Amino acid sequence: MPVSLMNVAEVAGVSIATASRILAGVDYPVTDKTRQMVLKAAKELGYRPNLIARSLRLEQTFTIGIIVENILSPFIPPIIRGIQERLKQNNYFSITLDSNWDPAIETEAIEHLDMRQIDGIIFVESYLRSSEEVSALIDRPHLFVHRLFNSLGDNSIVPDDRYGARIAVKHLLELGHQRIAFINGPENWDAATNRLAGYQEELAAWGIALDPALVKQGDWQVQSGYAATQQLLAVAERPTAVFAANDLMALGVTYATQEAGLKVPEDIAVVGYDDRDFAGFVRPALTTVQMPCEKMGHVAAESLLSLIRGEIKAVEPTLVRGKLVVRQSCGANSGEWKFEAERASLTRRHKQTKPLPG
Amino acid sequence: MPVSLMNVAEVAGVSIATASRILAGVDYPVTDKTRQMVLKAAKELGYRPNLIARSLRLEQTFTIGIIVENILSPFIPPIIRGIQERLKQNNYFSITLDSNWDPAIETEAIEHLDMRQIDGIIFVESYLRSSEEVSALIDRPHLFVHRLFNSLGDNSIVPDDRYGARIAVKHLLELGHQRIAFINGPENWDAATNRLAGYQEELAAWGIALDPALVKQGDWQVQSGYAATQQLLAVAERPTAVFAANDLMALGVTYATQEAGLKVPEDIAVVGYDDRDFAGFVRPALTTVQMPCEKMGHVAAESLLSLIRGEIKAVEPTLVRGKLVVRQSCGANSGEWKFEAERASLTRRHKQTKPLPG
DNA sequence: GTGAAAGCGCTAACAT
DNA sequence: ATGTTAGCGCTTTCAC
Repeated sequence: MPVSLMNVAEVAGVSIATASRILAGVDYPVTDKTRQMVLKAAKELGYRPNLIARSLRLEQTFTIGIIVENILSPFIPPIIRGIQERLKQNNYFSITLDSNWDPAIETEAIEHLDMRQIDGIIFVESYLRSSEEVSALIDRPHLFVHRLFNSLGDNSIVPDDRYGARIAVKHLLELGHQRIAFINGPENWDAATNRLAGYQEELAAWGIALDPALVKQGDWQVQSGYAATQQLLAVAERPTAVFAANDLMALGVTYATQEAGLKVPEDIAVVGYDDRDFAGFVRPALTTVQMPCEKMGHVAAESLLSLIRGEIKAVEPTLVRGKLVVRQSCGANSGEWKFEAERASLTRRHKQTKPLPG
Repeated sequence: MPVSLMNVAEVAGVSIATASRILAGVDYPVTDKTRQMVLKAAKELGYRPNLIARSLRLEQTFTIGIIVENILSPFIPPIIRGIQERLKQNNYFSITLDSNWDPAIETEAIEHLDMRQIDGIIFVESYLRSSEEVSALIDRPHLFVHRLFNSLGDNSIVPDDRYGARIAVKHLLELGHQRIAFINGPENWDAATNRLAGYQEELAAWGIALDPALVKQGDWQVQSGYAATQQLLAVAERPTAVFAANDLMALGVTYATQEAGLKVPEDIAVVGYDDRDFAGFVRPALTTVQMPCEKMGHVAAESLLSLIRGEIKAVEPTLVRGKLVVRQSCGANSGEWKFEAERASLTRRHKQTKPLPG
């Protein structure tokens, strides 16, 4: 029933070798007449090459594996998309497996991908103990995209959190704020360490002494930003701005501020981190630093392809920067605010209209 | 370099056939001694079967394709996860392609998956014109998960939006509301049609006449819920509750209400639809109807597997129900409110601690 | 109970 | 310029 190369060759009246040479798109001298016949036969028969057979023969699948920490994490889909965009440009494909933050599942995923003969792997946060442990499990090109535990090792792509924190703080300083509080994530996370460093550096660059009373630690969740802010508002000389190490805690800052009868951004300016999807449609809309997910995906895919092609031996540690997205909560925008439309929304695509389903 | 079945057979001192029979897990009479030798050899050599070769031979890949409308759409990852959970239980895997709402890309995706010899396809919203058009492109088992254009055809899994709207309205009625407004999505979307029907049915069931002045149409975005609410607040006998056909518009309802100097839920109760991730951490936290993404994924995967195994000829149209999630905006909960932690957050997994990266 | 060998569909080295 | 054929790694029929 399925059409094979042999069928095409028969119909075209040539050998399967000739048919293959023409249809596989390899540059090989063929008469124009033969080419036409083969192409015609293939088209008529609706020939679709069997990629499984091709892969077995070529010992190359043009497919990479992506192991993600958890597909429900909001950062994962844009990273996947970034990866796939670049893969597509290079006629590569991906198969995504979910480790669910579990090293045992991650190990199984690696083994499965290896059995599938994938050409390489991108880990979007690995929960194995070290890159050596990973190398022991898989003898194919691979690299890491680290968002939270982003110590800058070899073969790793990480966000430039230090830079991100600096531009956030810089923005507040430029708006005239002098007492800028910082609510960080748990200290053993690299992302928290780096964001704190950026905060400190930027203050120092402006000659502003760091007031330890203005630095609090949360757990990345709304509630912790809320609680930290209640403490900050009780500080003798109250901060006029709060930089939260993620958008969730920034929401908490807003709620605590409002509950205290103060206004955001008039009394307290707020800047978050991540640029989560809701940042554009909460009120006040959140000024925040982008987590450059798609960009990291681009870099990861390009680097892995270079690795696969043998153009490079290892990927140099790469820092990827996100921009500051200025909305309402920092006070830089005044006047009426139009809420943003959802990023990935069909209603934004005016070209497309879904016809009646059949 | 890579270990093949031949290597294992050699080391074990048996034929390839015997090694295969033992390692492929087929039930076949073998001496226990031989079995041990083969198993030992495989383990020592670190044998990993080549799934490409196996697939070619078996003409089955134990892999299905998932074509999603857009991986950045917030509903897609949980559907994928639901699908993958069930696949995993059956030793099946998936490869996900993104059509980006484009029928041309979707067609390419189908062709690619066919060439990969996948065993079936799940379409998570198809943008091709009809299921006949899809059938003409692919001769393998397939079915559809429709969220928005969810007319209930054969081989389709859709959310029960009529039911969802009914339980939302019922909840408000039980709280004593009589004038319940409804802000719907654009009328040509099946989801909007069904939610409107549910709204009407539930009101009718309670003997409450439908007041056309209380039914508005938005475009699913925050801004439209905001604008619609401004109109609703100007209605002579103002509604005491608003049911918005999605969470985004429900946010808009809240903003317009607050801007008019009224409070949610005290003056206006609000219920949304979808249970988006932010529903638990906006303030007031949104009472809303779940879009049963994971459940739809489960049903889709199970159904496709039945189709593949030939246990059924076609999937009966299936409606999947979501529950009402009661939070703050409807007024049913009073007192202090703890913000929810993010659903997919590593910080919630206390068992897991990431050791120092290597 | 075990082995030899065919063959899945394809590409490429080697003829011609 | 085209054809013949080996072989990628595996499963399974058929023989013993």
